[in-house]
Amino acid sequence: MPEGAEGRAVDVALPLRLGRLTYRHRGALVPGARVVVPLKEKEKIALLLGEASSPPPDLKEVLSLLDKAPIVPPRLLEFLLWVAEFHLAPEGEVLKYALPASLFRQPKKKKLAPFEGPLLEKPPGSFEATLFFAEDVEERATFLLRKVRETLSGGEGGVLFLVPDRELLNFYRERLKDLSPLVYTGDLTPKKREEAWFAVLKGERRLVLGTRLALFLPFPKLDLLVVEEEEHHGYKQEEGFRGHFRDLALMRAQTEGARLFLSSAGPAVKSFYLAKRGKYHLERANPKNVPFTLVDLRSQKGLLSRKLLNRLRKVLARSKRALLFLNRLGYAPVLMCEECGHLWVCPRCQIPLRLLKAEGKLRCRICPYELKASPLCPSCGGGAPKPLGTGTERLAEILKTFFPEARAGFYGKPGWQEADFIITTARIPRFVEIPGLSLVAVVLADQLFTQSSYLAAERAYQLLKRLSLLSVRYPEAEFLIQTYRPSHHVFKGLRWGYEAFYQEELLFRYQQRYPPFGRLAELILRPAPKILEEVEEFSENFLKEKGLDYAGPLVESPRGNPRLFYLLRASRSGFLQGALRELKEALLARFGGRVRFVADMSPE
DNA sequence: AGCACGCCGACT
DNA sequence: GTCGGCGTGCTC
Repeated sequence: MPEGAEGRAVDVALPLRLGRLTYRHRGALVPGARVVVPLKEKEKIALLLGEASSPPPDLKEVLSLLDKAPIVPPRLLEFLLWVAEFHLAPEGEVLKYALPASLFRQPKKKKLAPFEGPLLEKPPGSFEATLFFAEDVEERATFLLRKVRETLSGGEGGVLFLVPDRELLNFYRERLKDLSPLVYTGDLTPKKREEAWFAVLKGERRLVLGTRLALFLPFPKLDLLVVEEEEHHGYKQEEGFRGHFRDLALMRAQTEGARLFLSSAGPAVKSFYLAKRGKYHLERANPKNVPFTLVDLRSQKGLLSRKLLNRLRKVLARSKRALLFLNRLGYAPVLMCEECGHLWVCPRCQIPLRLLKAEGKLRCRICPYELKASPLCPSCGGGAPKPLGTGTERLAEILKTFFPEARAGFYGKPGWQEADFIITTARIPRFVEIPGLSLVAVVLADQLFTQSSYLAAERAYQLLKRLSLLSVRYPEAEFLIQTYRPSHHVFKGLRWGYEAFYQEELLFRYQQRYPPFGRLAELILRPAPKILEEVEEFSENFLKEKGLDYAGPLVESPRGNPRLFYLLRASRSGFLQGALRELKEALLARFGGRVRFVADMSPE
């Protein structure tokens, strides 16, 4: 609609799980500025996106234009809209996550402060991406900090340094102290987030250290974007729109014309592949291969091999300490009746309940369901429930039988710092100090390979690598791994270097058509309970007709609210995108708002 | 976000 | 019987 006495039709978005809405607007067209609009008899603050492409009739009017200049610069707005489109998410959903909530709230007493501008946005620089691969975090820090300093002193644009978690944030906060970075994380108060937003927008702060949502800050110009530990799953967002911020960072760097550094201790196979294919420059520090002892459990009985028992004996004899890694909580993952074969399962999720002996409970590992452990079988009334498999709790019990004099503790639980044997799951910090550590033992590596994600091997490699590097920090420490599959390529990687692992893993990905050779998407549908069967039939028909390769649906119904999960696979990403978009529209046409549609374009 | 509608547990 | 809990559907 052209501008005239009636004004023009414009699209706006509110920070809600809601797509764009269209209004009539007589004022100036300032995309990225806030406007006040009527919504259901109330006044709301929204973000002006731009002119509407196909305006419906009977529009309400924009009440006023709030800001003189955009609070979201044009390139950032373009990026945000792309993020929404890419994830098949409503614009408002992305907005809600990206911008401080306080920017859309009417202050209680005083009048709302408009942003006066001016808009400082500068022309983009030239995009360039590098994968920097160094096992040692100190080595990465040195390299990355040099890049940060060079960029800050060499240009006028901003530097954004992303970390995946709190621990690494603290590490880099310390290293960057003299450059006094703006620290931006999800747990800042809305007011603090707003202050930070404007400080960046006005060019007052050029260096930001933050977690993933800092990726949306409004730099007038961005020169350098660092994604430290790009392989870390902390970059994967699982609520709201589902996205991978490593991949989003690539897109942001492209739209901003920034230099991107993906920094890694053991790259995601996908990242290394892209680097090998020339999409990124590759900078590889000298590999650090840590010697280790591999124990073949097939020739042993029980979980504690002779070798491990010997080493533990030695640890005790020399008054040293051991870290025992077992990635399984509780006493046993499965409880079964030996008389009738009854299996204790979660009534909601239909998966075996885990036995927590000390608490006297059985608990589901997916949902919060729990059950008091009873000595009798509910099925046959017999008294022979048998725990199958070994968790950390049972490991402590077994250790006690071999070493009655030793103190065993669980990492993070009271008393662990005095323990001779420290038992831990994967949740072990990077920078943990364990004085006197002389053995790091992985009790059962196989659990790492059997996790259902296609990334299982990659994650196993990364975790074992991290443990190996932990062990070298203690000069006398030995690194020992027990497994039933000693020929697994993860061990080749640990012995000969990442590349040895990568070669074989890439072959597996190729054969199974997993990324980087195919694209996966997870589709999550949440129909109203009544129409569950109808929706299931409709979506399956659709997927079949489209010729999509899919698995599912997996149906879960926590508290009677059904969710359908499908895993889709295709060789071309455009095909998946298009099909999902069509399905979304078809579902909307058929069922209206009674089905919620969520697409995860990078499921793990 | 708010506001309205709708279906299952304790009560003046 | 009803009051009201939250789950969910809608907003140009």
